[in-house]
Amino acid sequence: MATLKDVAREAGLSVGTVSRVLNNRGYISEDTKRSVREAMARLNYQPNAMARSLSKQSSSMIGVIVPSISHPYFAKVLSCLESAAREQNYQLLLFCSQGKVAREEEYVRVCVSNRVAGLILCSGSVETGKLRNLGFPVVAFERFINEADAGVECDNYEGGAMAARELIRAGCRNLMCIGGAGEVSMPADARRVGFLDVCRQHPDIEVRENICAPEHLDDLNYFPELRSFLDSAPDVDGIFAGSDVIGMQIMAELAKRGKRVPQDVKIVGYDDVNLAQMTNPQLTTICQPVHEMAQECVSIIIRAARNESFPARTLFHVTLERRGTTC
Amino acid sequence: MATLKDVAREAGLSVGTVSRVLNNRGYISEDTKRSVREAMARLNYQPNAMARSLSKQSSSMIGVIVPSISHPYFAKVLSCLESAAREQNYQLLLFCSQGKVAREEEYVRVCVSNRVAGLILCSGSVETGKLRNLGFPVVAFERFINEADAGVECDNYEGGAMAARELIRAGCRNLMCIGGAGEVSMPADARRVGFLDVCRQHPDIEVRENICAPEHLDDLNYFPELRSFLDSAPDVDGIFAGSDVIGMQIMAELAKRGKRVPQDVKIVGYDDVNLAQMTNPQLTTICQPVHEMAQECVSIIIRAARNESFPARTLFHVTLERRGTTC
DNA sequence: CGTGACGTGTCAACCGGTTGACACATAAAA
DNA sequence: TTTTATGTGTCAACCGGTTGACACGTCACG
Repeated sequence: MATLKDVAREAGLSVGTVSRVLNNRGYISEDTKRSVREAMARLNYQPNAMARSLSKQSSSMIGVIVPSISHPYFAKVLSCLESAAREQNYQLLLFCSQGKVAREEEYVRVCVSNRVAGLILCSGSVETGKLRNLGFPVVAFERFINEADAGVECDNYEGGAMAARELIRAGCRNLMCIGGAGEVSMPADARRVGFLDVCRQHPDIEVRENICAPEHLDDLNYFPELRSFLDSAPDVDGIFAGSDVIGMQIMAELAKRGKRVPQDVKIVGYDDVNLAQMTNPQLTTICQPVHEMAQECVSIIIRAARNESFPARTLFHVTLERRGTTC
Repeated sequence: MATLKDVAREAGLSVGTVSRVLNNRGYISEDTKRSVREAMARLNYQPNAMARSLSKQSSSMIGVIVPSISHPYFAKVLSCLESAAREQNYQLLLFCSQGKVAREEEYVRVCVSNRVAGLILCSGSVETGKLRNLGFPVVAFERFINEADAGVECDNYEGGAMAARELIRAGCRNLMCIGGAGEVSMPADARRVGFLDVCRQHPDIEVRENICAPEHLDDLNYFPELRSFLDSAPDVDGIFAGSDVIGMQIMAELAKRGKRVPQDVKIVGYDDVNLAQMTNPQLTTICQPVHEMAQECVSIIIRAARNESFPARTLFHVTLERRGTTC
């Protein structure tokens, strides 16, 4: 593996000059720049990022902790984070906590060890000061984390409210809200509140609420719970699902029971993941601007690295994607 | 951020001794070990992984390049790779190429820069010697890559054959094989060959084959193509889909056409991703032992780092998961 | 009493870069 | 003519660790 020294020798220059070319410091003639570039090409030189980070005291890696990778929502989030990071020449160090606090703490330590530029937490129950004074900013993605340096969220209350309005608009009178995993004290909990608030404004609307166990964020099998929810309310005609995965499983379960969607039951999901368009009918859902949210996370980390100020909390709007399950 | 020096001062020992404790070298008394550990705890010390990698000339990061993160198959692969890496105290550096060769090459350069311990390629069209002499092993995951140092694959031929046998067993006579994206010269192409070989052994079986465009690996919208495939063969009664995503979209399209699954048309998918169990009926599919494959990839990289030998090619068995679409 | 196995310390070199100080050119501008 | 901007080189220190050489103890064992 070629080093700076090799490049300098090859180009007939000093190490200092070559480093100047690489970092664009001081005065360098075009001729010199060219001969350095040619030497680098001949030797197939790639600067050692670790050595550079070490001496610059800053790295271009961003740690990301998600509770699950194969959950379509987090896959979507990761995908957007990767592209946002890439645009800024940052890399992603990926960790999956499976919702286990011990793992999260372990991963936070690994991030500290690797002196990442920042940490994006999409999973989070780490507590008791373990996120303070890490040497880099911690950004909470769709989570409430007191100790985080910044939070990037969506207007979940409005999302829930939109879902309620959509179901009511479509003629539903007997609603059910099925919360996603571990929503209590999470931003997603606001969805439920927004949904119920709108329902209460309509005296002729009946509404039930149910919440699924948090472990399903990982195993993605909501069926047993959904069956009991549906059993408990055979007359329901509109369902707000806390995620598209839940929405999709409701559709499968309703089909098995001979109920037609949207004629007998209408459904609104949440997240607008790709599978929302793979069902028949396609799933109406609330869409977060995940791409912009991801860019904001990366931007916050970069600003922090430059000692610039950044917002403590950023709230994005959500939108309704009206599809076949509410038409 | 505390350094080794700080720990040494805090413990009243020399830097050398502390380093010995950390690396378990030479003679160290239990008393010393304890006082070092206590000092580290007091200072909340985390060794600088970059400095360590730099001087040890080896890192604990593994680069992974996938064509798409939100494709359920790659999300599953990533999930397994993350857990396999974690078991061995390695970290994942995540890259998404979107099938673009330029990006793959860029990412390979970034991996070289970061002196990763190894690179796992789930995406791959990089060519012309760009993968040779990188300084670390390149492992191809379900890809044919000549320049890779190792390949980890599944018996795709057998997978295709199993799918054909399953459809025939279930009584289908008019089969169709719909290949996933960019299968030509990829291991997944063998699925098609295995499927067709079995079909040809049955003179009473009719079979058509179709292949989807490779860009759909990223956008996941196979509908337009699927519609034309189905239009071209209204009498088809058994379909082998190159992936569960394709299988699921076929189910949605058939439902729209009033065809019943499995009564009118039976379907076998591929990959056994989580959504295969979210449809109604659930999707029969061919399952790869992705977890074992991921562990093998990581194991190869670790063996290479230790200068141990490793297999150039590892082939895993696949299994049939019989579910509702073929019953 | 000599000889190892222990246990610890000092010191310096090294990994591959970055950075600042300083020297020494040459050429153009004041 | 002096000043200033430009271009390049040398040198050393530093980032935060690892590692080997070597010294100097204290034991226990033969």
